[in-house]
Amino acid sequence: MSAPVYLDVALNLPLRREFTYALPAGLRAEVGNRVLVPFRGRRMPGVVTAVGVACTLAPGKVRPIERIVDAGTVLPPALLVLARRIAEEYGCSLGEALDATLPAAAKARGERRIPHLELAVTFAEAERSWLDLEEKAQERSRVLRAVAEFGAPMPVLDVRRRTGTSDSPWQTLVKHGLLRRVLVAQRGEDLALGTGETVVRHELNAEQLAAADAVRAAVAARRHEVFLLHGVTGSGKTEVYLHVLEAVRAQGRGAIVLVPEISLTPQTVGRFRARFPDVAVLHSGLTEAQRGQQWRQILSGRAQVVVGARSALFAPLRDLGLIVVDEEHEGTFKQENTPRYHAREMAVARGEIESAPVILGSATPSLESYGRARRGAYRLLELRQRAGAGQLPRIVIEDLRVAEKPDWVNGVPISRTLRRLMEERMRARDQVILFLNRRGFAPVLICGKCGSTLRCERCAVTMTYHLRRGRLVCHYCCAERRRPEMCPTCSHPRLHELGTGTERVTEAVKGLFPDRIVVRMDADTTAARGSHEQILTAFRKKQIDILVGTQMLAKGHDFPDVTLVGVISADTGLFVPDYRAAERTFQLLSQVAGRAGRGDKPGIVVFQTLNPDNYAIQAAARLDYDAFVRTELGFRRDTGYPPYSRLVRVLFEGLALPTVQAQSAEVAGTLRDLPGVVPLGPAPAIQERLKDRHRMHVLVKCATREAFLAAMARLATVEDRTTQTLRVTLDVDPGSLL
DNA sequence: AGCACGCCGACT
DNA sequence: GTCGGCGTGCTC
Repeated sequence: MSAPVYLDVALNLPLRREFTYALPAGLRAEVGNRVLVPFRGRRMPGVVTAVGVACTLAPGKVRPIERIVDAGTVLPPALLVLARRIAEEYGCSLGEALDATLPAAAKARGERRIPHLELAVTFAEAERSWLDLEEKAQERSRVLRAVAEFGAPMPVLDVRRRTGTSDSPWQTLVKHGLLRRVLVAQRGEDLALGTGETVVRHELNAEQLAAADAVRAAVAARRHEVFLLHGVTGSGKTEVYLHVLEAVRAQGRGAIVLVPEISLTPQTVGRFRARFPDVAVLHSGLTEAQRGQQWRQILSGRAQVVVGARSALFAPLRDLGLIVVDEEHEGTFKQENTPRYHAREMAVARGEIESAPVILGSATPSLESYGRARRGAYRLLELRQRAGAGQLPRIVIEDLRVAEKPDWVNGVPISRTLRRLMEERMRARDQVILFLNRRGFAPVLICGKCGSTLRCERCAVTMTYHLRRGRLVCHYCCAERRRPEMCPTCSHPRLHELGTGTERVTEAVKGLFPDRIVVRMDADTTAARGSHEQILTAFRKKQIDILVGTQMLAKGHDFPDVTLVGVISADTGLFVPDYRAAERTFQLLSQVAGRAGRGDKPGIVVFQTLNPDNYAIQAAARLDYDAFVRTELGFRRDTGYPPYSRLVRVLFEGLALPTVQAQSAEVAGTLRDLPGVVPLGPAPAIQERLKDRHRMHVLVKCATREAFLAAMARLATVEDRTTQTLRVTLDVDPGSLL
């Protein structure tokens, strides 16, 4: 009879330590095994992090593990190291970090069935009910309407997100027999290769070849090195990835290609599948069974190239030869809930752990990556020429400050230049995209007499006027109210619509071109299932002449007959109090500009602005990344923002302002004596009140790695300050300061 | 996180 | 007198 063996097990709980369990005689366990353990009277999944540890617990306290799950599919050691790194870097528990690295199938058993809501009555009856509920039960009314308009069973999570409500409104609706809760098996969309996809292997031009050679040398040497591939739109970055991947595959090694969720289309995947037979795809549309299957395929070595969004970073490849992060500047690589890791940063970490080179590719690299390239930590590879025949668009800046009366069309600034170009395009039967990153008709209703604005009662923001609905909507909490007849403050009858949203632009353009098809594409017109694709398809088929939309049409799609893109206001977002406002504006404008003239016809882009001299707008108009980055880096250096520091945000949210103030002040105080650490605030968050909750944050600038680690040590337990009345969140390298 | 324990305020 | 909101502590 030998001495009992003890294991350390990490659990997916916000507890920053592991728990010791006994291994029952006859069972064998190794580090990386997934196990089920008894915990507080319930069974919990966990991961073995150490075997053969000493047990210092009272003998009666330690319990045996229940069983080993899925033996044979052990988490590779590199991923355990990566999880440790995430826990340390982002201040979460090891168990939480490990949870992100595992496919859902390994955690739960069986096919997942997702709760959906569908109408239990006819659409007409539902409509009657939601109108009836509008006054007395606003949230229920919104929920009912959202489900009815979706036109199919709608996932409960989406219902909640779209309506900004909790569970109780829909539960009541179910109780009253208006909605039905149904379980729908998660549909596994297969991102199979699009049929008829012709795949040409392009020869590389000199620049591409130089870039590919540099990375291939690192691949051959099994050397970790980070390459920042800066290539203008159309310069053929993907072709470079593909050529390097060939070298990786020729060595019999595997690779991960991370793309933003939005780019993960059949076309994208098709490009990789056509060149490599063993591509696995990991994305959120897979069922858990499918994801588990992909995971095992990768683990067994049958799939060696993994293409996917954020979580594909954790693909359990045996011999990793390369990681590619495409569109590395995209904010969606930052996970917005625990573990709040940045996939780009952790891709670099994984490359380091596994001695694999990493390519970060972008037309507009993040300042963080570019800063490191400048410091020599990353190697900069530039593609300055367009690879194919496509030409760069011509970009004009229209100064709205000189715009006089005739340039305003029903309250929408449409300069003479833009109007003339639109008329030309309409005559030539070309298509036009108008871009404005703001939904609704007007963001503000203001009283013509006392100047007060209509604000959301629960959030510290103005409510946006939506014309079609005749209602005011809070864009943060989704609350709605009817447009009042008169000013609620002074009873003056005239309320002015201030500012412009996509709805107002659409109305104005319809007025200008009454015989043309003008369609709006934003979150409001794409609520119904499939409507997003419907609009894009109709546009591609030229059933739409002018498409007016938000951000959602800035990315990816190629429309060969679009020869004019007008940005109604390039200034939206330029002056939000976020240190990245200029960077975001530059990236967005660059991306929007890329929508024009993708075919063989030359394109024109018009940026309308009240700030024609602003460096971000100027640089975007000249397609001059270098100029932008030079100026922006100067500002960042002067103010000590990233990449010249590391930012940590501690957010405090609660109903009682004094508690929020006191707690945030106390936390800021604990950081004041650390060298290289500058706690800013506490200050009200940009959204200082949301759903009645007061929000304050402390932004911590950390000048060095040492300062960052010291600050994180102090902040290790801040989230434990969370109570029922106060929520505290720690966010390292925050993606947004809202 | 989730659950028990135990503390004070306001109700049948 | 109790019910219950809410802070505190603990989990192998």
